[in-house]
Amino acid sequence: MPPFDMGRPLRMGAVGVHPCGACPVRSLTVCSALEEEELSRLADIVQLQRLDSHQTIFSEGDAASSLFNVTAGTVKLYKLLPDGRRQITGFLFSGDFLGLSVHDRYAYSAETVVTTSICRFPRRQMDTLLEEFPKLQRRLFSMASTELAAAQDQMLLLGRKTAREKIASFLLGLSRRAARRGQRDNPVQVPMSRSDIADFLGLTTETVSRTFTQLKANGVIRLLEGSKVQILDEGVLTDIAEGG
Amino acid sequence: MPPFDMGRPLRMGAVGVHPCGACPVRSLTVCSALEEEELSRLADIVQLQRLDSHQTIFSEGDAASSLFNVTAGTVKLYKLLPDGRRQITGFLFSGDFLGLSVHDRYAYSAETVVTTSICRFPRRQMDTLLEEFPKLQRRLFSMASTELAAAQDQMLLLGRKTAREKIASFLLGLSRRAARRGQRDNPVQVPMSRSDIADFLGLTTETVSRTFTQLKANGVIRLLEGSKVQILDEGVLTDIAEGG
DNA sequence: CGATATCTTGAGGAATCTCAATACTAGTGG
DNA sequence: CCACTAGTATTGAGATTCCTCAAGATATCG
Repeated sequence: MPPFDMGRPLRMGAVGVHPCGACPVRSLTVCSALEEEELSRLADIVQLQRLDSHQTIFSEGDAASSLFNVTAGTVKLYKLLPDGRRQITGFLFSGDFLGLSVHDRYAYSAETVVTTSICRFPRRQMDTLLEEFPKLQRRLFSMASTELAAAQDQMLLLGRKTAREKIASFLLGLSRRAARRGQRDNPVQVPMSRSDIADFLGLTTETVSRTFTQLKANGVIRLLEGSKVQILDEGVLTDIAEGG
Repeated sequence: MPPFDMGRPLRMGAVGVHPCGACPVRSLTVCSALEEEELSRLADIVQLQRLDSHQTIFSEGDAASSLFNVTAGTVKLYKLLPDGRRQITGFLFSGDFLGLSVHDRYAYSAETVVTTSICRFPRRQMDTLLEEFPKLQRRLFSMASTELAAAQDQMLLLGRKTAREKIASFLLGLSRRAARRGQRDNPVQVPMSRSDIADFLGLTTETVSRTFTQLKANGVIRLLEGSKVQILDEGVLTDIAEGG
């Protein structure tokens, strides 16, 4: 069954005013590269989609038929080992894109964490626009470079940081990204489960939980209602994250 | 004989052949995107360099003034924590490029592992060529995408694989990349130290050494002279790498 | 308000790390 | 050509972090 059964795609180009022009997260996305006029070309091929939480967007190995932009919500990307061990390679929020592929196959699976809105760009048509608008191509390249840098940070975290340092880095990362999106950075929303956090940081849920408790006991953070975390001492948290 | 005599760019007008035209690893590199004519434009800005082993190419935080292509040898990329803990984020061989940056700073350090030849492209001039040759831009993007996929594989390895699985994956990866370069894939050259391998796999040198010994005892590999490793049973090694 | 999933806490165990000693290798100078 | 040195690799023993298994607490959702 196709992964897109759950939402109803709206083709927006047909409607008078295209949605991209009014997109609240445009400046964060790949679309920020384009002017009003070019933007309408994107709008012609985009499909907006609203997905419930825990819905698969695509799976590792699927034919990479689309690129996506997250406009609201949270998405996780992950890879699996044959025995079920899972590594979450990234969490995506509004403004982030996904769907880059090698050899026309997705190299990872993508799933919503909470109710999420995405823009879907069919790959073939997107390729045409990329040729037509070098600015778009450069913007995509720039975002891929940023992602690559983030991946290298995450390798440092996975290979060399302790559980405590991992959790501290994770919380700071969430907080900083929220700030960049213009969202509240403290207390910071932590929409994903302990199990997702564990699979992102190379830990178990139990260790994640214990480490949160420990940081709480140390007066560095507070766990609030609605899966929010308040950072009580950002300096200390930063020191912890860096191994201080 | 090394592919090029190093020191300064060769003039191509005089002989009618520029160094890029004769580059033995061109098909592997970013340069494969270009035709003879365009290639000469690249050749105009390239500087060839030959470096001894354990030489720094650039350091994390340096102004990102150049892009590089490895044409021979081995390079390691790494990040450090303030207390000296190190994560090697990748090893590069002939054909691989390095030097992508975010905010005009290198996000990692680069150092030769053995005697190595590189092509250096000043960033400003490279940017001009990228605008002029969209093919080059696309090729760079494609290579960055491939690198991103490799980074995700490495995250899975770092976060979720055992020491044994890590070493098996590492050896298979080296072997496959050697094959892609048209080099001998079995026995495979392992030019980096145990300590480098450890910092790449998120282990200690002792654990790397013990795991090699263990795989040897199991009859899966043999350690040969000249830092080569013979894979005796690729099927078994693959199974181990995947957690089988 | 009860059912179910998620989260937290506890106790014991295992993989890997740390510290230490020994063996090997490659390069250097006699 | 060999002996010496310095670096690198291997092996060993004990420590430690994190994991596994298990139970209880809390939150979420119909």
